[in-house]
Amino acid sequence: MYKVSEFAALTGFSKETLRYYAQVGLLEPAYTDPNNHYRYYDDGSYFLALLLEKLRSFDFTIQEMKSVMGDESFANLEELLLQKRQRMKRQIEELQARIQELDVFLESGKEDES
Amino acid sequence: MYKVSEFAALTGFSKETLRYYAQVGLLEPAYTDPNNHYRYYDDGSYFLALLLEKLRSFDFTIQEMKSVMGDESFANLEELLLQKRQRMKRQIEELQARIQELDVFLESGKEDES
DNA sequence: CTAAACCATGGGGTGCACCACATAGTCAAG
DNA sequence: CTTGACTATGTGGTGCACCCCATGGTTTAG
Repeated sequence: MYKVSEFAALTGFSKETLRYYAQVGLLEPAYTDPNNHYRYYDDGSYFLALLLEKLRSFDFTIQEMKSVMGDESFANLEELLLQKRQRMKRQIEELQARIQELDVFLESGKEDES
Repeated sequence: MYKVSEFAALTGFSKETLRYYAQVGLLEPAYTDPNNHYRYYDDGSYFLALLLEKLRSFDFTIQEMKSVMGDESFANLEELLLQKRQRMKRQIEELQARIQELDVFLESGKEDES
């Protein structure tokens, strides 16, 4: 059982981030002392934290991470990752479309000059 | 000279947006009555508003739009648009890199199962 | 037992690009 | 001149993902 500062050092998450994640139900402490409300994390929490770091590096939002953490078995992990992949591809397509429009605008500017 | 509501109808910007743009110095009224502080826009403002709508459709941020509106001659308009284009391409590349990492992670998951 | 180190809570603040609302002043039509 | 339509100002709120701080309770080492 680690307390926040230990666990923060262990995972790289700040204490505030850990509190926030507990609040929003993303990463709940393994145990909370009912007397002083101290939050304690264990090795299970550590495993989850590693996954969260991974997801965060992929730019998952909190909501997206929650959907991943939602099914404890992680049976749908691959499916959810693939969905995220799809959303990212769509983002790329939108950016490309906007670049296209920008190019059209740039072209029209050149014609006006000639 | 148009007052806000007129100009809002004309441009499609809401009154609040116009007030906001005036505040941040993005689109200042052509004239402001010193007595009642009423903001008046003219046809020059209208031209600028058209450009702003265009830029907004390209997902320019306020800061980026300000840099465009900064040089009144628009001598560097094309240059600034090209810079934005570059930033968008970089965004795409970042997304693609993240997709790559995601794919690596997905692959490693498959290996573990076998 | 005491002092330093730790902890939780609540609240405010960040940046972005606005929206909404209450209040109060002002203008324009009849 | 009155009334309804318009206006400005200030303030607060939105969503995201946190950070920071003051306050006060708790734990732990010596």
